[in-house]
Amino acid sequence: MEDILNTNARAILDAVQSSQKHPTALDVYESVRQVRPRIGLATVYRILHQLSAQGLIKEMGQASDCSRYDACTNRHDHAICTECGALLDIPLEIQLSMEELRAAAQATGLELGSHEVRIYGRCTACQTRRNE
Amino acid sequence: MEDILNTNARAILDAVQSSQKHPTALDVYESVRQVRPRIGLATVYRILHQLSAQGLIKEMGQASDCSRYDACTNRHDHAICTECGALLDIPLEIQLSMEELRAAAQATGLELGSHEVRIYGRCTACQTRRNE
DNA sequence: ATGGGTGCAAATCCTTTGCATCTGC
DNA sequence: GCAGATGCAAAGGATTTGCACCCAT
Repeated sequence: MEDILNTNARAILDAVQSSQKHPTALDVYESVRQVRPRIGLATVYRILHQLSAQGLIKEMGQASDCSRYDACTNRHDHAICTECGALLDIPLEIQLSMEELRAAAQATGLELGSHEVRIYGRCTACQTRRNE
Repeated sequence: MEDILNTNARAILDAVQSSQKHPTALDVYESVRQVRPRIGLATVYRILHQLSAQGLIKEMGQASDCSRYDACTNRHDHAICTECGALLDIPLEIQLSMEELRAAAQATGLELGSHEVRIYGRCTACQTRRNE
């Protein structure tokens, strides 16, 4: 089913999936460029949107300066640095009651799709930096 | 303690607090303009940053196109429309285990500040629109 | 007179769009 | 030859910055 993807799309999906972090469009662009040097940034944006519309990747609203993309489409939570905007996956599961989520969705009229927990604070790097 | 705020800051804080929704910088600008017609957009941005640095309001990463501000500084969760970017407060509390949050923070090295649950899906308006 | 706060305009950054070209069929 | 995909450059929108000015001290 993924054979729908053309060469560029495939390369971009690979780039997002192989990235250790949550790459920005520019990160993806630079990474893909090594494989397809003539690709344009606009194409990267176009294809990132398509992939996320198809659910193959997730676009996460801006935590700091610009959008980041996530290759991991199954549920997981995030830790976000309020100082530098770093975005980290939380490697363990935070329990949520499905009951409550459904109730929350109903209360707001939302047709429940996905959900996540976000924790905010200063990351290790920023803690060090501040204490200098 | 809030007397530190000058007239513009006070007007901006009021604007954010009296807004029913989560206003964008532009929303705030337009609202404040009715009281202080000569204020500039840049000043609004500058003061919004200050207020949020002081913890009097919260700046929430871009859910869709631009940053929104939240006057409610105590913990609450959000419902976000994946189609139009609407951002709604969830009027009920979703339980989270502090244990798990602390563990998550520790696992990522984050100095735990705040946290929120986000649920994503289509809002009522977008559900209607789609079914036309 | 001095310094911080402010308005205005220009600059910046991320993202999208227009359009002519290229590609595979 | 056509339709869709793409590169490039220009446009767009949000936010920031530079700078001269103004006000309160």
